Amino acid sequence: MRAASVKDVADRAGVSVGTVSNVLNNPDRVASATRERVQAAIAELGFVRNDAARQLRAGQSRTIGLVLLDAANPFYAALAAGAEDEAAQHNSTVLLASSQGDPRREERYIDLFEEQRVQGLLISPVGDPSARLAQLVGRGVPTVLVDRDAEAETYGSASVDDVHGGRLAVEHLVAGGRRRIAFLASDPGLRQVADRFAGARAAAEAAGAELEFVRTSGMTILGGRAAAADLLRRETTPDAIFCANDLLATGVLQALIMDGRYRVPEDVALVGYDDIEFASSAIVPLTTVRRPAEEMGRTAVRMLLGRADVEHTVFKPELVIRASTARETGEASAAH
Amino acid sequence: MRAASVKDVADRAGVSVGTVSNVLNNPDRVASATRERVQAAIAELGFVRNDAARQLRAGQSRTIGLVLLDAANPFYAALAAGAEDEAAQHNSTVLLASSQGDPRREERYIDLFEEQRVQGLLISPVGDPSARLAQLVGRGVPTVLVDRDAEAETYGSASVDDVHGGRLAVEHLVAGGRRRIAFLASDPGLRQVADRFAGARAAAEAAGAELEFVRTSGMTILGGRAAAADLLRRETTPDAIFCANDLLATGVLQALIMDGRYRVPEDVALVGYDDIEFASSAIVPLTTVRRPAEEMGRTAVRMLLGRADVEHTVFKPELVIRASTARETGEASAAH
DNA sequence: TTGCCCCTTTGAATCGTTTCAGAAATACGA
DNA sequence: TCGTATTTCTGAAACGATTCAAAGGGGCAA
Repeated sequence: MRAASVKDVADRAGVSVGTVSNVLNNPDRVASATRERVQAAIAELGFVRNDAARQLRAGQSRTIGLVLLDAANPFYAALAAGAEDEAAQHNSTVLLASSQGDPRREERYIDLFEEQRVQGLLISPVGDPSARLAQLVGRGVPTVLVDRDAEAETYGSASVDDVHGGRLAVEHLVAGGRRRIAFLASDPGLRQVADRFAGARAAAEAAGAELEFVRTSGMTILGGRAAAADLLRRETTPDAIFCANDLLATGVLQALIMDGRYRVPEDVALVGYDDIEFASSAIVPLTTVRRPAEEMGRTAVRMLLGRADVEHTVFKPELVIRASTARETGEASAAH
Repeated sequence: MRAASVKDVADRAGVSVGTVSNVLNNPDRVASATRERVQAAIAELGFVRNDAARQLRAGQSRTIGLVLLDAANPFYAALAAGAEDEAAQHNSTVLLASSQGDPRREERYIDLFEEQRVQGLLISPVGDPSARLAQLVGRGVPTVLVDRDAEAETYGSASVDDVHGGRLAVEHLVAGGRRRIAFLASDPGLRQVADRFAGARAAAEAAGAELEFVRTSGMTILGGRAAAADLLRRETTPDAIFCANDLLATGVLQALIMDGRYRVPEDVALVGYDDIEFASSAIVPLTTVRRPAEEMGRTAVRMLLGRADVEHTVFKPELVIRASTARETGEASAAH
């Protein structure tokens, strides 16, 4: 049995297709008696509007595409939740796609969304915004980069002042008397990493503290754990570790606890980045640089729909101080 | 400027629209010289196929809708990754939507996907499969429940034998000499929870061990931590805790460590469920009941596309033994 | 009764693709 | 050279919604 169409509904209700369409889209233009009759017919036939046909004629969809670097990362998950929420308020819907850091997959999803003529595209690109993306914008698809600032005028963007974030973290550490600081991240070439490190370096230099870039195998818990284990094998260990995200910091914390020789925060202070949900519930609650993930998602959607008047929104990160950098705590220590 | 259509491409290349369509869909039916001419025209005009029109005519899309309970839960994230992968191999694409446990949101997404005439729907429903879902199936939309077995013949399903999983966990605990076991979960009314508990109880009774259902506020780290803190305030504490998922177990572990009086696993053994990525990297690596998240996602997609000949696939969970239930370990203990 | 206005309803045209029956071109054997 | 297969190409019809100019009909004042 073929799915019911407006034509079927119209026949059943004894009206024309135009009227059915109006019941669907402009209910107040239809006399209430007619409207009810049509609605009854819709219910009886189990009519479901064919979105393809609607879109073909209307020329625009009510769907926003969101391509994420990694849907499993709590930060991006939160960002997506914010975007969905905001979109819902504007009667749009967000469809998620996870590129898993794979450029080909990213491209597949961009293609798909463009063919679907989405209202707009939100994307945290794998590498530098690709030619494919520029093309998209050239064809008039509203595009907003999230968690990435756009150099050019090409894209809108909703990002965070990561230089400031890096500075905040290290200023806090030196204010607590720390002098030998390790900065942990995977690839110094990544924009976000580079910015955070630049801010950190500025603060360290201003205070005359040491700052060393320590490379990890990935921005994950395991990466943090492995890098920290290496660090602890040295003769002189840092008295503070600043991680480029909370997953890394979680791994470092685990390595410190397993090692057992150093207390957090007494012997080593630890700062993360993002303030993901798990940061506050770590064994030693993590001091971290908070980025407003949900708000970033919301804003990006608002920009896309043209309700925000700025082309680039840059959020100020803020320092959230917790036990992992406290100066005098017996309780919050992880080892004895 | 209007986006280029097949008509435009056809004019430019000096062929008919039918030929352009063939270049797009049946390239081998077109002479190579012609094909190249058309492809050149496509590139010059920046033609992008309008998916709405294609779908309208073809009647089917190449998109699979996946509605998840909580995209932020690593288990579901992994399941989604598996589904995406499998779909890609069949030239389909998965679009994710997160219901966040909200039935209205779930319904919105079901509506959207039905209007989009998706190839099929994968869903981990919020409550019991709703009337809305039955309707969907009645209209011929292939639907597969994930992480939920389907009683009726209505839906396909890819699930796990949770009774068996519960039994495995408790059998392991009693074999290790544990006698007072607490089972932690949020809502005993949830199917998954009920099954796991039933299996646990069977094993406990067979061994003559005590088993108590302890209710948590939610299936999260915080929920586990709070419930464990309560438990530790009692006079007699359990010598083993079995959690309905790894997030709960992580929370319990944290509470035990902060409390400091009990060692894991010497004084209290701990078992989780799911084997999420973080389980092996917890402070005390977690013994847990592994569910093949990725494989479940893959299988669900395969069933949807009719490549699997079974209507219901039930996976056997397996026990992964790690330090949190070891019998003789000095090293892996969390407190000293 | 007539004329005018406003509220409803109508239905053909339209969006951009795919499909498919048949035309055109080409190849090939006799 | 002719007839027949085979390959390639054509273009109108169809998919199912929305749109919009125009028609229908009721109410009301003159």
